[in-house]
This record gives sequence, C-alpha cells and structure tokens, in this order.
Amino acid sequence: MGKIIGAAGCVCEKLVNGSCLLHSKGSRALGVRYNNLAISGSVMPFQQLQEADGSIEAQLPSHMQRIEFEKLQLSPSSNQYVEGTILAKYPTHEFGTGEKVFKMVLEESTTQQSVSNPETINTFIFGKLVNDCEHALKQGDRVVLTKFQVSTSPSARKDGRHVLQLELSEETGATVFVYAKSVKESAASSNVNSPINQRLKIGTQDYTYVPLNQIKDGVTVNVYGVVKFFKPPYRSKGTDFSSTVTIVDASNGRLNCVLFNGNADLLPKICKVGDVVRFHRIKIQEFNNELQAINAAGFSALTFDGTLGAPMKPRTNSKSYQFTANDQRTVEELRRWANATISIHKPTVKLSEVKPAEYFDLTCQLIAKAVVDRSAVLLKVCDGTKCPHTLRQVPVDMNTLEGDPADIHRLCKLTVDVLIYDNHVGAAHSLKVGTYLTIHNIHAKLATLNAEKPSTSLETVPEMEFHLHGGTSYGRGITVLPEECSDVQQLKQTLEPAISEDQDSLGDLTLLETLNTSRRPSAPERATATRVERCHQESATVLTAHQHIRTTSLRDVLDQTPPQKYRIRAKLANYEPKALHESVKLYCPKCHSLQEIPSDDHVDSFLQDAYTSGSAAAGPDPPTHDAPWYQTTTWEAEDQRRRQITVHFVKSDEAQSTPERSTILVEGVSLNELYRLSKRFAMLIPITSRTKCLTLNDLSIPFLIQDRKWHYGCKHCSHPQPVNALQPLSQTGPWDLSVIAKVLGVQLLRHVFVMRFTLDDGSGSLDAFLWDKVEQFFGISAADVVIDEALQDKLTRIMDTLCPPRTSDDDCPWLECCIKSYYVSDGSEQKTHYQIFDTVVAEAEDV
DNA sequence: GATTAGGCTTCG
Repeated sequence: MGKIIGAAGCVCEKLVNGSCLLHSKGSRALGVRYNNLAISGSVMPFQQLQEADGSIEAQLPSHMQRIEFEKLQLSPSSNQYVEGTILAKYPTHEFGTGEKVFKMVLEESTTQQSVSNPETINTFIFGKLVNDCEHALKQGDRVVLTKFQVSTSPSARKDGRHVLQLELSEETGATVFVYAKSVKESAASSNVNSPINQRLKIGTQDYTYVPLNQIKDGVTVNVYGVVKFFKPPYRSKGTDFSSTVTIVDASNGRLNCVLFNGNADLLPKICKVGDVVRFHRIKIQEFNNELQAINAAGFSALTFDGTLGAPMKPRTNSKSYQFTANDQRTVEELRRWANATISIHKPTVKLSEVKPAEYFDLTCQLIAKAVVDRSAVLLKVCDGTKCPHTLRQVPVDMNTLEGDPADIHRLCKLTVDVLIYDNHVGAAHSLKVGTYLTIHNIHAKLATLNAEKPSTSLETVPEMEFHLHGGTSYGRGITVLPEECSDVQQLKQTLEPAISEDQDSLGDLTLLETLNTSRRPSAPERATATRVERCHQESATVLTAHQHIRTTSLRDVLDQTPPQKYRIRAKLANYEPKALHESVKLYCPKCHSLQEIPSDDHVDSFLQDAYTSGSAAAGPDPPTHDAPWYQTTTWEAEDQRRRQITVHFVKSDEAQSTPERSTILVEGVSLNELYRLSKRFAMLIPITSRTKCLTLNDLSIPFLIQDRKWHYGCKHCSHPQPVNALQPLSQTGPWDLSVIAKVLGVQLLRHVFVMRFTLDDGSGSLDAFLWDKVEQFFGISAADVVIDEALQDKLTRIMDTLCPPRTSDDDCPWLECCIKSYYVSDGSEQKTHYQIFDTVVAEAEDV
C-alpha cells in the first residue's frame, strides 16, 4: 500500500532513486513529498501516482488548482492543472527535425460522480516527454497535466472537440502524472482464473464483478461483458418486455441473460454486437443443462459503445449509477479485448454491399414511413450509400406517407423500402421520421431472376426487396440509436456528402417515382404527375412505375418473344369496343373467367320464368310468415297474372329508423320492381322459395343489389348456401358485401374494363389489351360507370382525348405506356398478346 | 403476484 511505482524506464529509476518516496504511508504523506518535489523544481516530467482513497489534490502541490476544460484559456497560469482520461492515443510521429510528437484525446473525468456530457480535448506531447511516456500511457488511463500550453485547435470544427488544444513538452516544464493500477487490481486482471475478483473501489460501496467463467448456479452477481448476441427489447407474451443478451469476456466465459422489465427503457440499451455492458444483480440459474442469468431485484445495466476511444458515457436509464475510474479501465480493457477478438465482430453491411438473400443489420436514417396494412409498415430508409440492385418500390397510399416530401424526393435514389411485419409493426409505428436506426436481421430478397433477357425488358432487372420478418429470431427487431452513438456519427458523415451530391443529380422525373403507387392516384397526385409528365413528355397517359426503364420502339417489341415487359410511347390509332358500355365485363378473380354483364332483357325474362315455373310447379306456398330475423309482407302485383310479391325485411336497429339503410329479401319481383326497390332500400337480395327454405336464384341475375350497384356471382366458383345463413349476421349491424357473399357461398364477380387499343409509334403497330382490374387506368370505377351517367360522359371524354375522332394523326396525343407480352394458346398455335399495365390516364387539370 | 423467454431466419 502506498507505494509509488515508477513507470517509464529511467524516469522510474530516477524517481525512485532521486527521491525518498518509497514506503511512504498514505496519500497525505505522498502529497507532501510531491509538494516538496514540485517546489524544488526537480519534479520528473512523467510520474505515476498511486490510485488510492482520497483526492488527487492531496497528492499535488497545494497551490495547484484544477481547471475544467471549458474554462481553459489561451494563456493558462502555471499553477493550473487539468485532469482527464485518455480516450484515444495515436501513434508517435517524428518530425523532419527528429523531434517526436504524439496525440491523445482526453475526456474530462471525475472519480466518484456520474459522468455526464464529458468534454474532450486534443492533447499533444512533444519532444523528450514522448520517450518518457509514450509506452507508459494507455487508453483509459487517468492523467493529470501541469505546465501545459494552450493553443487553438485547427480541427475543432471537424472533430467536434474543444476549440483549444493542450501542448506539453519538457522544455516548458510540463509534467504528466498517471494513476497506477493497484497491486490487487493488477493481480485480478492478470489472472482471470484467480479466486480474487476484481474489486473496484466506488464511493462507499464495493462492487465485485465475477469473471464469466466463474459463474456458479444459484447466486446473484454483478458482471461485465461484451455483447455477443442480443435481441432488442420486445413485448413478451406475458406482462413484460424481454431482451435476450449473450455476453462474453476475456476469461473465455459466456453467459446467456434473459432480461424482463415492464418498462423497455430499463432493459440494457444495446445498439450493436460488441457493446460493453455492466449488469448489477443478475441471478444465475440452470436451464437446459446450461447456466443462464435472469435479472434479479435491483437489476441495473450500463451499456457502453464498444468502439475504441468512444466517449465513456454509459447508456442507461438508471439515475443513481456509480462509475469510477476503475469502471472506465474495465470498459477500456473489454473494448480492447473485444476489438482484438474476431469472433465477436459482426460485419457491417451498407446498402451498397448488400447481397441477394442476405440477412444483415442495417444502420440507417428513417426518411419516411407509411402504414401498408394491419400487418405491415413501410419504412423508407437511407444509409448514405446507393444500393446497386433494382429495388422494389412498395406501392403505398401517398396520403399515408409520413415524411418531408422534399426529403423523400431528394433522397429517393438513396432510399430503400423496408417492409416491417407483425410483431415489429408497433415499434415501427412509433418511430419518428429522421431517427437513426438499426434494423436487425433485415432480409434482402431478390424477387425475380432472369438473366437472359434483352436489356429493355423489365424482367432483366431482378427487384430486390427488404423485409423485417415477424418473430425475434436472430435478434430481429428495430433499435433506435442515440445521437452520440459512434455508428450514428459515422452514418452522419456518410449521409451528408451523399445527400448534397444526390441533390444535383436528380431530375424532375424522380418525382414520379415517389408517386409510384398501384392504387388509383388521388386527383392532386394525378394532376401533379400530369403536370410533370406533360412538361417532359407531353403524354396523355403516365406511368405509375418503371420510369427508369428506357423506351422501346414497337418494332423492337414485335421482334421479341414473350414474355417481356416494356415501356413504350405510341399513339392510339383505334380502340374497341366503341360502344363504351360494352367495355365493362364481369371478371372472376378465382377462375379468371370473363363474361358479359347480363342484359336487362335477360334479367327480366329470367325473373318472369322464375315466377312462372314457380307457380306451375305448384310447390309449397312461399313462406309468408315472419321469422326471428325478418318480417314478411306480401302483396299482389297489378298485372294480369296476379303475381305475388313477397318482401322480407331483415330486422336490425337501423332498419327501424332508416328504411333507406335496411336490407330486404325479395321474391316474385319483375325487373322494374327490382329497379324501384333498389332505389329505396340499401340492400336487396332477390331470392326464391321454391324449395322449403329461402334460396338464391341461380346467379344468372345479380345475387345482391347494394346502393344501386348490381353484384353478380360466378356460376363456376360459387356454392350457394340457404339464405337463412344470413340470420347470424342480422345481429351485427351494417352488412358488408364481401361478408354476405362469403356467408352465401358466392364468389363475387368484379367489374372490369376490357378494351383493345391499337397502338402505333411509327415504327410498328400492335393491339394491346387494357385490362383494368383495379380501376387504375381511367381512375373510374367500372362498377360505378354502369350506373352513373356522369362517369359515362367522363369516360367518353377521356377516350375522345386519347383518340380524337375525325382528326389527323398529328393531332393525336402520345401515350406513355407499360406493356407486357404473353402467349395465348389457340389450340393449334400460340399467339402473342400484349397488355397495358402500370399506366394511368393523365387527367386534364380542370377535371 | 407469477409469467414472459430460454438466441438459431421467412406469409409478405
């Protein structure tokens, strides 16, 4: 105890020989001796102090005063000293004159208080002093510097450190004091198997840290370790958040820790593998023939960036943690060990390096986000590098995209779409745009691979998509990174130049890519798209995607074999059918069959036949009585046949007050009555009661009319159920079309536009089908246009614009289109067909 | 007041 240990070669000897400091007892005595030395002016330029109880002031001349970094001035007084911890130490450099210099970064430190907002300062050691202490000083050492000089730091703006820097050389009488390790500590750290644990003096409390290879079952211990694996906090199936952390240390020990807390903030704030953690109070128990740790009462965690030289500021939510110089030393040692231990590292992957099918951790900035559906959130993220793969753009409702449109536009070449699924959706929801994140175990999936296509084909470009799948396997999850984290600092450095570079290289057309959407664009979007597109392309149609693909001439399209996809530019020479109402068909999404909408005549005669055959069959009388879920009314039609009309009013609370919103089941009605009733009632289901129970008709006529829209079922794919199956629904309020269809066993047919466009670009001509299943191309609902005259007029106007009647070819507008080619087998031969996709009509701005 | 999870890839 109390021994002064000389450190640096001859300096040490001189110190030991030239002063009577050996065997002194206690720091006060030490202080006096130093005092004497300092006053005598013979103080050695580099000395080690015993780290012991008591403050450093006691060991320095009494007139010396500590000056905090922030109070430093260009001309310091000679009785000032600074104290700090070596955050980084750089290799020695030799000037042409033979003089040596090395640089250190010092962090202001205190011994027994929590460290908050530490300041760092660049420090240069010159001349002979370099020889004295370049090997003796280590990262993590606490030093006291006297008689230093102060100058302005030329690199302050770049490295963010103090605007001043310290310079020390023997000539000016500078001295470097360094705290020596205690004997006990040295013994513990030099032999990790030693039963003597590393004991660190912290204020009034002793904390013992157990090397991981000495962990025993049934005890509660404190440990230090380097994170080898971790799962970011996630909501467990119980009441708590859970986080799994595997730590390792130099003892070759390894410990799986399963941590729970109702507050995710109280779990360790680990950002990446390699972080250093200090856990207080973990309980060791056995599970699956292995020891594992669970957080015990009073558990607290500190997490440190694992980067060498990074600030010693722990991430924690704990308000009262203690952190000593010895803690700093331990963290530094673990950092050094971990950085030299390859198995702990996880390679960082930038977007520019992503390989197909790879799972990796992506550290990035959140540029925008959008809810896709209940199970997925879209994050648009950027890491400052450009992903070389063709990226899948996730179609998204622009109205739900959260983020600065200018940023989204500016960065669209550098951002990737990441789909976040299932249990991660909640976390994704709460992310703020602009945040720095790590998305752990993101999956880079290549959608298609087809290398042997011509370069103009869309298929040649396999699209990469990024998913964060559900579950927590492999640490899947999202971590919000704190600003000061070294990864964020690095990321910022990458992002800034990338962003400014990108700004210049972007054309206006990229705006369209941000508008990429498979749904019908909203009117303002269409208008914007139209304006941009008109200005560049003067096209009557615009693409909703694939703007990066270059245009192919129709002659080249015709020369190539299907299947292919192209971007083309052509004029609409002709189209069919000219009678636009004929362009709407019924499509079955299940069997993909296409059929005409039954004509009024057809429905009328069907209804008449149904009644006639019903009467002729002389079956049981239609059930005219009430049922628990409907009330029945019958009356006679005023026609020659004294036809009986039966209406069953489905009971619901709403029906009592608003007949316009009620549902009726009708029997024995004519076409005219069907029309009239459908105007009055929200929902109408034509039925027949030729059998004992109420049944649907045979799907030759609409099975349901809702808000005047006639809905049909597929004869091939439906398995009609008795209408009584609807009874349970009558309790649940407003009825949903798809639910009714499902309950009644009906496969709904969809209204679609089907037209044939004859396209001509001068190099060639081809017929392409317009198959507008999602009401995208015209921006008009095919189901609505059937019953809405205004929409029919609009459709006519659009077609007159695309293909003006009675004008010369010169007045025809150009159409920008995506088309794909495919084979259709015609029994004996295969014919090539073309279909338009991802294209919408550029609406006139006043529409 | 116990339970949760206890690393080990995916519906999209």
